[in-house]
Amino acid sequence: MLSKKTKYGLKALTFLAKVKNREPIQIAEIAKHENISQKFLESILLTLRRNGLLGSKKGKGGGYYLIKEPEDILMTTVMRVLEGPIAMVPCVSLNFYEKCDDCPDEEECSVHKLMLQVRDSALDVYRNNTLADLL
Amino acid sequence: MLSKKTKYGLKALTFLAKVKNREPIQIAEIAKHENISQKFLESILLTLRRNGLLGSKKGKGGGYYLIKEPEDILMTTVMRVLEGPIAMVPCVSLNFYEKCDDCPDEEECSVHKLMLQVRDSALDVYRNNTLADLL
DNA sequence: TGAAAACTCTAGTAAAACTATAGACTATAT
DNA sequence: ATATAGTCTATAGTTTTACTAGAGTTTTCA
Repeated sequence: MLSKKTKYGLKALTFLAKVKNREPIQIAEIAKHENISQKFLESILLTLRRNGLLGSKKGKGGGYYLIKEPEDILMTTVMRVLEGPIAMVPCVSLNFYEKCDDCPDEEECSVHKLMLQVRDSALDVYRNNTLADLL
Repeated sequence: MLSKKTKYGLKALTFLAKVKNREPIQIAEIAKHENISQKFLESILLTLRRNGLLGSKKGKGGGYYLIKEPEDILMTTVMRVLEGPIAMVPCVSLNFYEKCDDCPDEEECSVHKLMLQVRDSALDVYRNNTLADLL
C-alpha cells in the first residue's frame, strides 16, 4: 500500500507544479485545496524541502514552491524520498540493498527472482514519468 | 514492502513444487528447511489451502501438497491470496476497488494516474510468471 | 479400538510503523 | 515592532505485522 505521506506529497507537488511563476504557496492553502491535515502536510513538505524538491520562504507572503521545473522531477526521486525503497524486498533494492537472514542463496531464491522483475517494471514506470506527466 | 507472510508463503510453495509425486510434506519439515517459524507457517499454509492452492492430509503420513501443477499456478493468484491487492491504492484496484474520500475527481488525480501505470506493470509481471517459472 | 501423528482454529500480544497533533521556536516582510 | 509563516521536537493514538499459546479435531495404522 502507498502511504498517505506519499499520496499527500504527490498531490502537493502536483498542486505546486501548476502555480504560475513559482510563487510561494502557504501550507494552509495546499492543505485546504487537497483535503490534507495541515500539520501532517507540514512535515511532508519539510521532507520534500530537505531533499531538494521544494524551496520555502518564511514570513509574510511566504510558502513553498517548486525548485525545479516539473519536467525535471523524476518519479524515481519523489518515490524514494517519500515512500523509501522502490523494491518490495531489500535483497533486490538498488539503493537500499540488504541481505536476507534466512535464504542461504540469493540466486536460488524464488522470491528474489520474482521481486527482481517487479522492481524492474516499477522502476521502468517511475523513470518514464516526471511530475509534468502527471498534470 | 512485501510481508513476511507472502515471502514465507512463496518459499513454501516453491518447496512443495519440487516434491516428487506430490506426496504430503509435514509443516515441520517445510519450516525447518526454509527457516520459518512453524506456528506462523501453519497459518500461512492454512490460508493457501483455503484458497485452493494447497491440499492437506491429516493423520500419520499427512502434510501439505500442491493441488495443481506449478505451471498452472499464476503469481497473480498467489499474490492476491497472500499479499492482498496488487494495486498500491484502492482507487486503481481491479479486485478491491474503493473510492478515495479526499480526491473529488479520479480522472484528474495525479496519484491515480501514476499508480494505474504501476499496477499495470506489476500485473504484467505476475501474469507472466507461474510457480514453475520460479524454480 | 485406541493412541499417536498431524492438521485446525481461536485468541492474544509485543513491537513496529503509520498518521496525526501540540506547542514552542525562528526567520522574514513590511 | 509585529504579524505571518515555516521549523523543530515530542508525543499520542491507531493499525498492521509477525508471531505464540494452547486446546480441539481428524486421520491413520498397529
